[in-house]
Parts: sequence; structure tokens; C-alpha cells
Amino acid sequence: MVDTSPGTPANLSPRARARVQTMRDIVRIGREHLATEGAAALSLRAVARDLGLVSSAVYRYVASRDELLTLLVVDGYDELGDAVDAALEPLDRDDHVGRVVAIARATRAWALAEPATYALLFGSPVPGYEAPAEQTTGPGTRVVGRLVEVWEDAWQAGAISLDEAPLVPRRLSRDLARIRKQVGITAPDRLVARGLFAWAALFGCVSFEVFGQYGANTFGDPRDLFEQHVAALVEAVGLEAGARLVTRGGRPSR
Amino acid sequence: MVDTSPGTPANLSPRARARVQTMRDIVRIGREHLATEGAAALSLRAVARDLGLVSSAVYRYVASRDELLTLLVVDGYDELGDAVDAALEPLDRDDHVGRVVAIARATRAWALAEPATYALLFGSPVPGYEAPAEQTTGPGTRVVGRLVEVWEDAWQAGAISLDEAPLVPRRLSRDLARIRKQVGITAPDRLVARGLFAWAALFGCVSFEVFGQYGANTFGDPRDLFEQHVAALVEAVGLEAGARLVTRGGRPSR
DNA sequence: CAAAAACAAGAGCAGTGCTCACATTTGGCA
DNA sequence: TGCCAAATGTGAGCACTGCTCTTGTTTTTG
Repeated sequence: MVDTSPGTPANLSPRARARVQTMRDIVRIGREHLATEGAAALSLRAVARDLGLVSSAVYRYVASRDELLTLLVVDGYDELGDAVDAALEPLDRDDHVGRVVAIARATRAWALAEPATYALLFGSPVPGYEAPAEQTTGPGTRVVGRLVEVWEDAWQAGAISLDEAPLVPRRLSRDLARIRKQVGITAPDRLVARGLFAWAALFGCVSFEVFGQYGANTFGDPRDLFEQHVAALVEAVGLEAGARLVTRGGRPSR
Repeated sequence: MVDTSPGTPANLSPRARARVQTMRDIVRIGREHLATEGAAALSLRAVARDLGLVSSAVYRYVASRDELLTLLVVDGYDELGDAVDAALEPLDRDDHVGRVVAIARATRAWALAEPATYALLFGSPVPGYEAPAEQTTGPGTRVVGRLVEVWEDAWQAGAISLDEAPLVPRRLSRDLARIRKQVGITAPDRLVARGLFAWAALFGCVSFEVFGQYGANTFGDPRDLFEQHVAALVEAVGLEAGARLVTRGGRPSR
């Protein structure tokens, strides 16, 4: 990644160019510190030092430590979203299982590569900081948005088995109807609820691994276990059973 | 809660009695601060202030901030374990689904009641702090231990439907065999893997709710959604809800 | 070219974890 | 019972943090 500005408009005053460059450097150095020290230990002063500035100067660019966190949050969401999109790109639209698996693997891979940023996005909220919804909800919903697309496609294609029992409480049904309207999905309540479950379960599995809940040295290669989990997840949402993954989409064994 | 020591041995010198009392106060105040400020903002100085001591005096009792965190971690694990045990207590041993549901509900309820402690246990690791395994693994495995008990009981009772496909990689199978040996379980690989999935999925659901990933005001009563998730979880692990699902390998209709 | 805006520097405030020298209180033992 | 040592509390101090404010410099702009 070259840091001198592909994408920097050339018709800017030198000062303005320097400003966007400094902003980029701040985010870059912030990400480095995030990766090495963690979110709670992220220090504006240290970023300023690495930038060759005095601590107060960095406040010309970033209003507060929380604002820097917000920058890093949207940066992280974007990167995760890009990773998932890239993994989805070569897949056929009707390969529903393959798409779910790809989303899961890409999410896990990115989380393991950027554990600190993952923790910032999906871990404990950092105390005293609340991500401003207007900036973070957009990029923050890209992954679940992709999942929803798969559910919808699979539902339209009749590739989801679902029991007919209408045992969703009316109260929840109303909420789900609102969601359905917002994201434009036609699948029924049960499927939306299952999709949300799959979403939460996926991040539970990834979090356990990233946050070390399984304990160190418990599994020789945690990927094996994750693949089992993904199979269970695919099955749980009503897509073609994990066992048939082998014959169907050609389960890429690695 | 009376803070004068039920359980404090009476045959102690006044000084020793005062010491255990001070230790208790430190943990209590630490938990309060944890709840209000969060783990990363937990300050030994503030604890000392609330205790009426000068900051350095508290180091006579707790070697460092990390050690206080460890105290709070085992305290939290113990409380969660007690909550789960209490929820399990009135249930019949052969009510497998009921026990799983009880574990899930108790976990969620405790997490929502003590979000900061939950975050300390299951959220992002706090930077620079590593929980010492010798003190935390014991109480930290109580909940999953209860889940394992249910799987095992259900398996012994033939109440778990499982497809026979032996598609667990050998490498993973070795790891699972070791776990099986450690915790004394006879259920096959697939079930152990599914159990781990259910564990991770449960904490994914709880984390999403506690950490606010669903967004505010998305659901009128998140409990409804959680119940759906628990149902999906029970189904995912192959447990039978009631007497219905006796058909092996058949798509579980419920 | 001068006014205005942007930028950088440095001092300062209140807070943090933690250490150390010092004073006081307490407990076990001769 | 007296005494010495251990346990406990104090306050100063170091290096760090986020953040504000004043001062001086540089660049853009009217």
C-alpha cells in the first residue's frame, strides 16, 4: 500500500494535500497502535509522537480520542466488508451454501488477521465511547447485508427448507416485518430470525477463536473446528445440509 | 448483602479479620467501578479513594491492577456459574431441552444484569492483561461443563438425533478425543463439535445483545428474538423438542 | 501586500499505575 | 510483660494519559 495518495485530488492547495495526507497517517498509525496495544490503550499522544508532532497538534486534525476511534471503526468495517465482497466475487449467485461459507471464512480470516480491529468492532464496547450511528451503521451492516442477500436468494430459489409452524410471537413478528421492509426481503419470519441467529452464531464462533476462549493449544488447527461450525450453521439456517456439502458445491477442503 | 463477613473464620486475629474484610471491600468496590466505568477504566486509585485509603495503601492488598482484574474475573465466573446452577437446580435430569434452555436463559439474564463483568469475561481481552490460567480455567469452564453434562445425558438417553456421516477430519478428531477424555464424555465427535458450536453460538447471541450489535430500538423486546435463537440452538445440536423428532437423519421438522 | 486562516509548539491541569522512604500500629515470642 | 519484627498506612515522586489554552509561525486568500 503506497501511502502517497492514489485518490488524492491533485487540484488542491499544498496545505490541503498535506492535510489529507496527515489524516491518512493518523489513521494508519492509529491502526498500528490498535494492533499492538489494543483499543483501550490507544493513545493520541503516542500517535502524535510517531507522527513527529507534539501532542496538542494532532487535535487540529482529530477532535478527540473518541473521534479517532470512530475513524478506526469505519476503517475496520470497510476493510471487513471489502474482504467479504472479495471472497464473494467469484461465486455464482445460486451457490447459496458456497456464499455463506465464503462469508464465514472471510470473516474469520479477517478477524484473525486484525484481531484488535475486530475486537473494536465486535468485542466489548470501549467504556465511555459510543460509535456515532450516522457514520458507522452504513459500513457496519455490510456483512449482515450480504448474508441477507443469500437468505433472500435461497428463499426465492426454493433452496431453503423451513417448517411452517408460525410460532413467532406477534410482537417479534412486527419487529421482523419492519426489518424485512427496511432491507427489502420477502422471506418469512422464521427465516429472518434464523438468519439473525446464524449471524450471531457466526460471530460467536469467530469471537471465541479470536478472543481465545477455547484456550491455547486446545486445537491443533482451529480451522477444522470452524469448518464444522460453519456446516452446523448452514444446516441451522435450513440451507442444504452440511453433509451434502461434499457432493454439492464441492466442499473446498481448505 | 451484609458486608460483615458470614464465612469469616472467627478464630483469627483482629488484624487478619480486617484484612479479609478489606480484600472483600476491594473486590466489591472494584465490581462497582467495573459496572459503571468498564474494565479498561478500572482504576486502583479510584478504588482506594472509595475505600478511604491513599492510593499506595491498596498495593498492600493487591499487587497490581492486573491482579485486581483477575480477582474480578474469578468473581464473575463464580457468579455466572452460580446463576446457571441455580437455574438448573429445579429441573429433572432427563429434561435435556429444558436444561439447555435454562442454561441459555440464565446466561443471558446474568449477562444483561452484569454487562461489564460479562464483557470482562467474554468480550475483547483487555490489552496487556492475560488471565492466569491456573486461577481462571476452573471457574471459567463451569457453564460449558454444564452444557457438556446435558449433551452426555441426552446422548446416553438416546435423545439426540445425529447423522452418521463421519466427516470430521482426523486431526480434529484427535483433539476432540482428548477433550472427551478430559471431561469424561462418551458422545461421538459430531456431537462434541456440535456442542462446541452451540456454546459459541449461545455466547454470540448473548454478546450481540449485551454489546448492542443489534442496534438500539431494533426490537421491542429482545427476549422474543433470544427465545427463537435458543430454539434454533436446541435444534442445531440435534436435541429433540418433546417426543416428536425420532426420525434419524430426516430433516428435523422442529 | 496585508489580513485571515491554518498550523505547530509548549505550558499546564487533572488524572492514571506504581515505587519508595518513612511513620504508626499490631502481634507473637522470650 | 516488654520488645522487636511484621503488617499497615502516608505522602512524595516518576512517567504516562487526554485535553485546553496561549503564543508564535506559516500559508492561503482577498
